[in-house]
Amino acid sequence: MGYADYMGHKRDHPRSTCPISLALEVFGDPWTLLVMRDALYLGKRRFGEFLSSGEKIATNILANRLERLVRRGVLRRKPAEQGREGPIYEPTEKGLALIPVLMEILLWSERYERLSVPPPGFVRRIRADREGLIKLVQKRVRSGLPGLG
Amino acid sequence: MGYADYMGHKRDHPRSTCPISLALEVFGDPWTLLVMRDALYLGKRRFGEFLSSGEKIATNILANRLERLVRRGVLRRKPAEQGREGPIYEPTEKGLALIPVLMEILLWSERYERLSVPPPGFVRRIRADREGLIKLVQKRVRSGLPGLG
DNA sequence: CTGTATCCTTAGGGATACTG
DNA sequence: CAGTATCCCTAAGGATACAG
Repeated sequence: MGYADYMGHKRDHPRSTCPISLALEVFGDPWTLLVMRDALYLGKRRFGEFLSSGEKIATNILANRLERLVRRGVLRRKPAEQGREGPIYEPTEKGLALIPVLMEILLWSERYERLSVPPPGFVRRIRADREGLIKLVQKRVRSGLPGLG
Repeated sequence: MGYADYMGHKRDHPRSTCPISLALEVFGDPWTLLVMRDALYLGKRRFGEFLSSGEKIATNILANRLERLVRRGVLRRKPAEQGREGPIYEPTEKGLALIPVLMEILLWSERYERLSVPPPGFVRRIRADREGLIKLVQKRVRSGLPGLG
């Protein structure tokens, strides 16, 4: 431990009840969404897999982020079983629901940030998800962008 | 100054060329997207307006984020003219393109984070944007989610 | 292989005072 | 009003060693 529940320093309660602010207290840091990228788009599930990403996250940071994501209900930790190597981390429904967020970030970055070169397997995986994503977006459009009622 | 160009510590170059990672080096912190929320959804333009948000950002942090957002082409700074009070910060096209990102974050948070209560004027402004947003999303769906070709 | 633990450094950040 | 400048402190993070 040693980390606060919320991300801004010196607080143990949310800064405000604004939904954007609340979301940032879950993933408003340089690492959390990279872990979710690995989980959602690269199919990673195990500690060592997350650790091996190109951005070279440190073990203590990774452990902290995994623990927080589990505590916040974004990932679910399944303990090791006999015959299997170790525990795995897999997205919950709340975690899967971050796919559209990552998608919009991806589109923004591809369009406006030079240097953008997705990691191996990334674009392929996203293409595979495309149909599901389009359906999800269409459904959201049909229902008039829920959540704003 | 005193802040590095990129957000993870001790680096002056991107961690990787992954679009998600690159985007996080622009807004992968607890404050930047709040500034953009204020600019895009609450119509704030001036230093004092950003300063007065419910989350109580400090002046040095705000100055740093505004400077970085300008440097990264997300905001544009227009100097004070005679007759007007002071400089204003307004979104560039790149900045406006963050609206869908914030929208997805909002939908995720409203759905999965308890406590979610948007600040005054927020929902109203988003409702006003709804038509434009739906059009934008529909267009994106029609063209098959560009950026992944 | 999956983490803890530890050491160390620094950037991030809160508070406040101050300046053009 | 729009920031700088300072002080001070802590959490975040990098590196490495080590334990079950």
